[in-house]
Amino acid sequence: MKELTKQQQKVLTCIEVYINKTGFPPTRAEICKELGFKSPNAAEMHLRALEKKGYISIQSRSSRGISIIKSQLPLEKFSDQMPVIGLVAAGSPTLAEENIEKRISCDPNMFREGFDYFLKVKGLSMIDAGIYEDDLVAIKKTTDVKNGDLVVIRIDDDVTLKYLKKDRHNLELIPANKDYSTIKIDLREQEAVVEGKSVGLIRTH
Amino acid sequence: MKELTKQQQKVLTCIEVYINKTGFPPTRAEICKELGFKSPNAAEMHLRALEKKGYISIQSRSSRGISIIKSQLPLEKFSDQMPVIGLVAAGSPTLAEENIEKRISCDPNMFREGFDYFLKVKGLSMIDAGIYEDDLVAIKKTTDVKNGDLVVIRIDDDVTLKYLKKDRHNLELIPANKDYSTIKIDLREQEAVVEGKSVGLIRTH
DNA sequence: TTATATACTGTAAAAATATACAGTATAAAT
DNA sequence: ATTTATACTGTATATTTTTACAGTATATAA
Repeated sequence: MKELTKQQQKVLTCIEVYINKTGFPPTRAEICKELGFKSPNAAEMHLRALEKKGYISIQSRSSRGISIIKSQLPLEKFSDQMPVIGLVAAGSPTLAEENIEKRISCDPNMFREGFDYFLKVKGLSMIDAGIYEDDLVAIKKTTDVKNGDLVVIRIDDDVTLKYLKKDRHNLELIPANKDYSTIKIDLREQEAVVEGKSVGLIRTH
Repeated sequence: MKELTKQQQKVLTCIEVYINKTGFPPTRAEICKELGFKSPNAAEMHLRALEKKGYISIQSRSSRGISIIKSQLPLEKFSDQMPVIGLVAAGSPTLAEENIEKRISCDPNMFREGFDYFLKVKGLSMIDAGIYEDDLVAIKKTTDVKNGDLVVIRIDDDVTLKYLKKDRHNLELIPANKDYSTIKIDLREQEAVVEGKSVGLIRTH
């Protein structure tokens, strides 16, 4: 499979994004509109090149007759690619690309509730809840949490996964390991943000 | 979502099959050719009905502008539907339909190794391995197991999940809970079949 | 008996689309 | 200095495609 030029890659990605969005491939004119070309022939030439290099096939004289042979996009065919974020001692678990360790293809609805990302567990503070180092905890982004929920909390730039107990001004973050102690936070003195809650867990043996 | 007539179902399936084959939706004329209609209006009318009933959407004045909203085809696109089998005290974990509690759509390759089904855990015998009641353990059917593997073993009609230790004639099935004791089996006296081994786990919180 | 829904045929025209041809511009290779 | 490849603009046209309109036939419900 030959290498693609930068423009050819752009065109291929554009086609795939269009298909993902609409369910059918774009016309030459639509590719032009998307990429700012002013002549349908610009798209046509890139399509021919992509076909010659084996990335697509074109059914001639058919509108939108483009099939993707070799995809540029991370394969979202089987299911969604859910991001895995390392629970590093310092730093917030944002979905920014640089924090994503990898992606796992799975159904976002495989647990009772949907979820937004996996958090890779560091440390043993939740071991008595059956949560081990390197387990992937499925996190749903929400601030709607109840006492007893397993929550992701950010304190300054520290992110932690603990059981929650709260009242008006106080948060207690309770570990599930007798060697660790509960963290108590007075919200009038210290900021703490609920990033989300755990809705499930996966582990690779 | 309203019910489809027989012909509407035919048309919807025809569209989906066409998309699977070519990567783009068919034109009215192509639907007609496929189903033996002689007028493009036959296809058009079915498409309108399918849109009104919410099974497809049609982008007007666009060629092949059909998107599938509700699929007729068994959805093998997004992921496989992996069966969940209850680990009942008695009875073998076969994939026979009557043993399948439900199915979970997920990627069969979401763990390091592929797997064949989920086993729903009963009891607390593996709790110190972080495996709780109602956890779903991903099982790969294999007899190729090593000491220390977490295996599914059938003894007569009893199925159990334990750590394995074996030598020539003896099997030890070791629980991860100090309140349970190791099961020792002399293979010359008693039959025991390795059904598979665990390659991962999922839990819904 | 008369609607009403389903299921088409057949035709036609407007609009969308693919695609050929004639150019221009630029950077890299020979 | 000249070719070669990449990357386009701009125009035109044949073909494909959507889509409207006018009918026909049949079964089912009111």
